[in-house]
Amino acid sequence: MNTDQIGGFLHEKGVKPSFQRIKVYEYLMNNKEHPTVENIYRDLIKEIPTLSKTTVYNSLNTFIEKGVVQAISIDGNEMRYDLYERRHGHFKCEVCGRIYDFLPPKEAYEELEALEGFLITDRQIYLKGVCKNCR
Amino acid sequence: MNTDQIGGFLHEKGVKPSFQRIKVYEYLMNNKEHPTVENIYRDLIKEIPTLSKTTVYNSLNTFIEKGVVQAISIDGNEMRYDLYERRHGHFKCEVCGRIYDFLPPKEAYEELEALEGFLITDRQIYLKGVCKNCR
DNA sequence: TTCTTGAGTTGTAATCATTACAAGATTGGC
DNA sequence: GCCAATCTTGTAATGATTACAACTCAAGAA
Repeated sequence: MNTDQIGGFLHEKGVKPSFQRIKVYEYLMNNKEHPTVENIYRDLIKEIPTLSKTTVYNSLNTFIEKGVVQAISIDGNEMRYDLYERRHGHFKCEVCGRIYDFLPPKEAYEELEALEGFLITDRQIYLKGVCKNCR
Repeated sequence: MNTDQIGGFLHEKGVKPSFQRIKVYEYLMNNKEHPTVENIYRDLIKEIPTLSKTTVYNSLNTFIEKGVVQAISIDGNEMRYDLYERRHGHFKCEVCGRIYDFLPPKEAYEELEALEGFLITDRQIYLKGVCKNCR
């Protein structure tokens, strides 16, 4: 997706595609390592010297509201962000700190659909442990 | 469980059962609504006027290390705490803010056991939405 | 019993992510 | 081109959590 396509996509999703928002979204597209606000800010400010960290927060919160981005609160520290994709879980390695995506088996998610009388809008599956590289 | 029994249990788990720790653990036994540190502190200080909030943090972190308590980071705000029980998920109502326990179907968890080459030490399933009462 | 030592507790100060707020900039519709 | 609504920006405030150092306590040795 190029800039225009991202703009179109955001527009479709009900997000006014400002320059900053497009850049933040693009950043998430190109950086799948679950960046923090700090990560996003430090990198984007090279391109957009006037960027404010508040704008990064605002953009991300707008995205989350409109369902195009998901927030990952796998530990109690900073939030991490990821493009929204249905049905994918996160694994955090307690040694290197890296967060991996994984695709939980279909059954795991389907079983979570049914919760008597509750309306479910978001599902997160978090695993912690030690990753392949760190063992 | 009475005080002595809690003490014995903690000792078994490798936690030296101080007076404060026993009280914090007992609090979690009696308050299953996923209290915050603030909740615990505000209530326990009535019984233990010298209690420090740092002690609550210290106790909880010790418990977590020894695997007798789990931390719930379902949103980006404060941590919430719960006695450790294998295989139970948490649902947060976005309207009333309450956090419910639920028992995910056995399959959901069993499927999560297998993650090629990774050592898994903790699993959390978080759902969000609107609860029965708030719909 | 008294001493000693290590662990636990306490209070304050620091840290750090996030939000609040108000002023300035920008954009889209008329 | 103009206006109102919306975005962006920077700073200040908030609030959860940790760092740290002094103090207390419990248990074992002499």
